[in-house]
Amino acid sequence: MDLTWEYDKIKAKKLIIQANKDFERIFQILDEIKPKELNADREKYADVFDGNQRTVALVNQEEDNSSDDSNYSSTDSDDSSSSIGTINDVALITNTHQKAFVPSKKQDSDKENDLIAIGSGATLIHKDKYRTVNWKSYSSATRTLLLAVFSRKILATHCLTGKCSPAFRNKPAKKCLDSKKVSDIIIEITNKFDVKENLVRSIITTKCADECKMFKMRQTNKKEIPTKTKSQ
Amino acid sequence: MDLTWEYDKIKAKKLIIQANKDFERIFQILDEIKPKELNADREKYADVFDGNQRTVALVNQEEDNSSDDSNYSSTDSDDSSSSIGTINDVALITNTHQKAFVPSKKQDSDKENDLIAIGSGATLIHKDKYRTVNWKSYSSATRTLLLAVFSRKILATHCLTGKCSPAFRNKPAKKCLDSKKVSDIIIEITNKFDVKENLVRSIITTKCADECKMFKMRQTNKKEIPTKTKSQ
DNA sequence: GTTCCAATTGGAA
DNA sequence: GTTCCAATTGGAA
Repeated sequence: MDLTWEYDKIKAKKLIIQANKDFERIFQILDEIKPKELNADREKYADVFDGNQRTVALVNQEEDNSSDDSNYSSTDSDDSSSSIGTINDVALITNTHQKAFVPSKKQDSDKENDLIAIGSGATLIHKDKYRTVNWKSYSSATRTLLLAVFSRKILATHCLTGKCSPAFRNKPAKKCLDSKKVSDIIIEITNKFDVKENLVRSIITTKCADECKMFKMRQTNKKEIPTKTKSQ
Repeated sequence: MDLTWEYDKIKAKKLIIQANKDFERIFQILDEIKPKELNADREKYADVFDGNQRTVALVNQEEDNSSDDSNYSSTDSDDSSSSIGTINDVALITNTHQKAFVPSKKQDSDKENDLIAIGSGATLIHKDKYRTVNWKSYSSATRTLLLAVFSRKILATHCLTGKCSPAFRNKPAKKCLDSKKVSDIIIEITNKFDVKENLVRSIITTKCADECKMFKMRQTNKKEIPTKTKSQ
């Protein structure tokens, strides 16, 4: 019985994640077909919305849809989340709601510096970078978020644990990535995708390794280029 | 308590199914009002969606259930509560349709030697071993199937590719596991779980590495034991 | 230009 | 007693 519930829980999360992806698709399509003159309005609204604009908007819209659509009412879900004893499971599903309550730390600076919170809300990235995230692939999304949160150099010189490889115990260990930021990336990804944390961590490990290779490659190129004429 | 949950579960499922139908309506409308030139993009996305088809299939199946039986809630509660019990759990995460299509090539030999086909049907394992497979975890299930198909020694001395590690190019490569059997294991696992092939392969790689360690450990133990009295 | 693959390792879980 | 973790590597994809 409990097991059944476990599977239903997983399935429910999957479906909800699928729903989120569908919303993303809808937003993409809407953006595509939207008359240009409306984009100005969009910007205005963006200012009005505090904090996690995109996510908040998404959740609100979801609730609006449900209440608009007859039976399917949001009061039902409210009831269930408050009444049921299995809190964790519900929390799992309604994470986005909690996210909406995270105090908005958006800076009121220029538009170009607009930030958006990911994960717990403690980690901020540029809105523009967030927009480029590919929400179809957890691997791609993780890598994009990594580049939004850390510089290439940091990624190249750090790793998940700060420990050296057990297979290369003589090689010096790289430094440890800011674990709070890593955690926020993982939270963001596992909220949006039906993927286990360890797989996200694995992607992060690989990304750091890849950036490390690229970093070294760039450094050797730098050393080699001066032998040729540097002027273009 | 359980009744509350049953009630909420049914309600949640209804909401999700309703949401899916709403999505379809939305997509239809969007397609209608979308400028033609954007359809090319849609085609591109189609590739991405193919990747998610397992999930989609799962959802569709659910919808089929509900439409087949007019009021899906009755089917659901019947299935989960009365007849199948734990088997229903498997049905929840597995794709029962695909499972049904796997040609059963069970041999009609003695009961003790009864074999069961996995994957494409070309690979046979003992029924008893098949029964011990834990269908809750793709990792555990993969490892059990590996031990059912290969001996510990083979696992210890072989690997997926037959190539040596790029990180240890001096070390001799292990032999290559029978790729047909490997393929059947992967097919069996990906039929039963919503997991990508690369993750199953990763588990196989790790299992071989683990068996290799254990094999070496056993060998060193064998060499050490004779110094003590071997009797018992 | 990046991402992904998989073999190896020692120790943690 | 096994499984899992993650750092490293070169090259394939």
